[in-house]
Amino acid sequence: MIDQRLHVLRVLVELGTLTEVARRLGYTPSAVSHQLRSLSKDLGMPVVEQRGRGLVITRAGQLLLERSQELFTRWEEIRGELDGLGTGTRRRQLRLCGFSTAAATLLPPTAQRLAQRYPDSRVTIIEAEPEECFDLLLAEQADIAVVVATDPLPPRSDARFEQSALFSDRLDLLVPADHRLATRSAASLSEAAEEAWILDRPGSPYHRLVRTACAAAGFLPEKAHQSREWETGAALVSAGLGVALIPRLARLPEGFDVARVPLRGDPVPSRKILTGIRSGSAGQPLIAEALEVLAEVSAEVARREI
Amino acid sequence: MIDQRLHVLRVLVELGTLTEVARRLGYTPSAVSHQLRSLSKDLGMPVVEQRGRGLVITRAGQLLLERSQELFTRWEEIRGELDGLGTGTRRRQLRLCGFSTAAATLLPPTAQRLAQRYPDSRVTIIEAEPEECFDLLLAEQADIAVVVATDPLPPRSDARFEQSALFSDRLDLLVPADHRLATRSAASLSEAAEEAWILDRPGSPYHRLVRTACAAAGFLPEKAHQSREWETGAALVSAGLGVALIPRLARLPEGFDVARVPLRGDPVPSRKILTGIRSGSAGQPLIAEALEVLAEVSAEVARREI
DNA sequence: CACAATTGTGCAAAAATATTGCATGATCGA
DNA sequence: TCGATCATGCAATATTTTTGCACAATTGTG
Repeated sequence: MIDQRLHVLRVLVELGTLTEVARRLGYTPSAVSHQLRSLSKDLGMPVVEQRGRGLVITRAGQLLLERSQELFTRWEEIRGELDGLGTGTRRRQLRLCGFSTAAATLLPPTAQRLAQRYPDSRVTIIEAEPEECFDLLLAEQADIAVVVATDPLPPRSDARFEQSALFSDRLDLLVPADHRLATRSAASLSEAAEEAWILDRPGSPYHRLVRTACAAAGFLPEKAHQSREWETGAALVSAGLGVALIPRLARLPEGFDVARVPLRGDPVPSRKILTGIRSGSAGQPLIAEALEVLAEVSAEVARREI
Repeated sequence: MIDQRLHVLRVLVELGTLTEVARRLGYTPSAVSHQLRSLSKDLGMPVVEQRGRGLVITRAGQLLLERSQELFTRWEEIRGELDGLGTGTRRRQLRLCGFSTAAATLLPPTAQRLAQRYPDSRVTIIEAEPEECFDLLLAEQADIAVVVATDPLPPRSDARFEQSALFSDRLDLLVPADHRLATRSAASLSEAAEEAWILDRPGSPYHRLVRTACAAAGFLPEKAHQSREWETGAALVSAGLGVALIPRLARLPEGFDVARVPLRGDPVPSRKILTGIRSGSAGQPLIAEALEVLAEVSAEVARREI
């Protein structure tokens, strides 16, 4: 309902290059270029200008975007009120996106339950990197994002989104099956201070998360190996090459000689899972319902996994 | 920037019939019909329904319009901020509309002065009935309306418009040149209580205005004749058939044997002239400037005419 | 320092949308 | 009952948007 070209400009600022916008929005670069020009023409002032081989938003474009954020938000709200009216067909399509673990653990039961309650709704799951999740929200290719709080995300105050805590995913210590801590029903993170550690790649969000958790427990983990996937990490641990921290939500394949040891501490080492939506869209019945179901599912999963 | 179809719906509510909307907006009825249908389809619920041979807005449509009024307002404000930025071409077209007297007296000097200050601006004057003026604002075919307060206007609280008092147009008593009051420098309205009165047609805004003024002076005017145009009224008065009340702003052709007698009283009999703009548009430099110039011109005219 | 990769633009052609013209059905008022 | 008014539907048409290249500018790499 808000001019499509404003939306394009918004995504441009998010993604940086016109080509990327075209890719994401399913247009050709020419089309995006033309839209921006046409917007500039209508406003009587350029909204972007060429800088090097890229585009840079002008002061006017920035002002336009800042001010029109409210338009986007209000429209989502109106959309919700309209749907809430009950008359006619409410939105029936819902697209959930989340990082891999969420997409595997939280999202399928949510989709299933929603499909039961609203047989005519079509729930889609999109697996995407946490950063990309917000791009997807903005590009209106997803309606709800489930992400890990530690990632480089838009700040909570970003007016384009509403973020809220979903639940806290506790971290377990993953040790070889014959490790001295393997049979313990719980351990403190500091007990593993002297171990060789298997971490994610330096600079990655999970790497930072683990280092932060260790720092809180009073030590710096000695990095022995790097792994990106839980499975690789488990294999390394299984081979006796070190220990690792693994979120409880992450399921491991069978057949590794490893033990998960729950951690205690205050606060308990954990990663925070958030939901994100476009500002204003919380009023749309299907989205509101989905957020509730997500919370239910999260609570159940958390209970089951303890 | 706000969806064109929302605008069409808005004008439909104002004008009542689809055909009228088409006429006003310069479309064919088919096009308007199609737009409304397409809007309904996108929202998943009908915004209008057929009732008799006309269209009636649905509950959903009403809600939509109420809520989206803020979108229209905000957009006008943003538009103004953008223009105020100075970069690029600001709005250069300005359309003033007003009822006949205003269009003849106030608007031309305003247009002239604006054209001097902003040589690249194109100022257009549209003469229209006061009621129609607001339709023109809504249909974005005029930017500023100058109307008489007494007419059946949208209430001051109508969120679609911002109205503000421009000035007070004093009413003079028009009497034959040989009338006992003709040479008086001022008179009280009650002194004409026993005269035969020349009024506008019953039910017309000006008829009501005059009756109200007389009522405030403590009498009911005895209606002798009816005239719609000032010129006709002056001719009747000139012929000795009665007296009339005429706004000072209204210029009369030469050659009538009549005298204008200023009225005193508390309050002085007068009609209030208002300006109206679309909500939010006050921030647009050209509109703001035009409102100022209008006030200047009004003040000068008022001073000159006293 | 040349070269390959990447980025945005421009323009004619193609595709998608919006609009018209006219025929039709429904309703209202005389 | 008839004529006037109103909205709709559909095929034809006009308009707008999008694509498909070819091209120019910039970056950074080997």
